[in-house]
Amino acid sequence: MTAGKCKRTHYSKEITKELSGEQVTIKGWIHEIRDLGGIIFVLLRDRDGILQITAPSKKVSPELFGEIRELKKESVISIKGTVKESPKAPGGVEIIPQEVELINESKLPLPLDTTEKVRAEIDTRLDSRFLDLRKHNISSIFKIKSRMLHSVRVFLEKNNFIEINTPKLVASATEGGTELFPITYFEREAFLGQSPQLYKQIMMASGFDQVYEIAPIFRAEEHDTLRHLNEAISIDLEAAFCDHEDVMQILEQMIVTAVTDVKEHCRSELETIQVDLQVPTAPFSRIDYDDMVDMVNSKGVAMRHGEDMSRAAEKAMGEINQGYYFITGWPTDIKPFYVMPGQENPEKSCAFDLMYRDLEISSGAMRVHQHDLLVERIKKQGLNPESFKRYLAAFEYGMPPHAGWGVGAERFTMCLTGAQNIRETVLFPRDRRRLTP
RNA sequence: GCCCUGGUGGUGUAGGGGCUAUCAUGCGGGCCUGUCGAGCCCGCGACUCGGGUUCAAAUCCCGGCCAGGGCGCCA
Repeated sequence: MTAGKCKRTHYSKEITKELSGEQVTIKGWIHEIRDLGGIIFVLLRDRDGILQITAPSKKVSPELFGEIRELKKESVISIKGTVKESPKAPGGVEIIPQEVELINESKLPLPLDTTEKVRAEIDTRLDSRFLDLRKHNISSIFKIKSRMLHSVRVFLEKNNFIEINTPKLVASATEGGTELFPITYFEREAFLGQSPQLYKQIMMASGFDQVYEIAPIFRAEEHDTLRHLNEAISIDLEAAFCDHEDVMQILEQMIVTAVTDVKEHCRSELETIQVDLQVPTAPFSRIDYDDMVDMVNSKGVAMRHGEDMSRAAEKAMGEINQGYYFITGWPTDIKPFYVMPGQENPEKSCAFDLMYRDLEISSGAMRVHQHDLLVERIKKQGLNPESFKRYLAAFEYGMPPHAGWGVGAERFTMCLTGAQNIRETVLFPRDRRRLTP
């Protein structure tokens, strides 16, 4: 087995009619073979596209013709040949082969149909994800996700945010709220991090006053829906000397920038998945929690003031609001201890959610920066301040006011790609049942 | 964790007490020099597992496992 005798000279999408007459070497997988007897068409697929190799029996040697006839679907091959302009070929160009090298054969039959004549279920697809990803409509989602993360980084760097890395192995299970995955840390119990929240706040006391982190978060909830994962990527941000309104502006600008950038740089991917991406305009509308409750009730969905949103409430809001919008002024009681209560009315907090239709893609807030108030809030939520000793220490030696948020990278990818199942936006998703591959 | 639905060739499906188990795709073989969802001919390949009812179970009943959908949970 070899990596192929000749070096690749072009990817499939680089083969245009301007190259007519030139000799090229392309490498990839056999998407399909159509053997018509006296002429064989081989469709070769690589990262970027599919290119037709045309072998007429009268134009190639009998040996080569025989070799081509023996090729099987999804085997890896290298083809050296001449570019030929042809109106009859898909895309107007094809390759007339001179040399074909079978680099590695594929086992048959395939666990799923890469040409999509027969659609496979998501469970079947995830079991053979490497094959599933050979389909361009699937790989497009990940090219878009990659571009989104790239533009998020560029945007945040331009705005003087510093990328940090916080630990994912943590000692405390006392943050409250979500279930954590317990692990063994030498002779002690530890947990996988649910969020970098406490660490990015500690960083506010370090002088790094604008930080972000893009990293996995782990939640041991037994949820089983199309929008939850047990391992996800969170885009987290924290900024000092800022309030919630300041970071909401950063957030909406980042969303607009990322959507614009994806629309511009992922044209062919968006076309492949048939998505007409709409760029939102900032500022996004701000809907007060109390008005949101009224809107939900007006849709015939029961919701009392002071409650968190049910799924039905989210759907009702999704019907009323088509694009991105904020929900602000959340009751302090249903938000975490580190959320700053409102100045005028402490019952209403400085927390916000960013929604896209019926999907929550981010939540954030101005944080409590006063040590004593924070201790009080921890106690009020039924938690023990003693377990937050190392966190609280950062608030005793000059903590500036600060605010921040976290965006679910997969949920944002759903907004960009129209994916209905969050599993579509993760290469190897981890959910209630799936731990492999 | 709760509710609903389902599990049939490699993949996607039809059927729903006794069938040679349907169709498509696939795979193997044959024909074919412009295919592009290629076409035509021949062939191959399956009832989730365990128990029960019955002369007879893929089909009905019970349980397990797995999956799909909805909800809950999600600081």
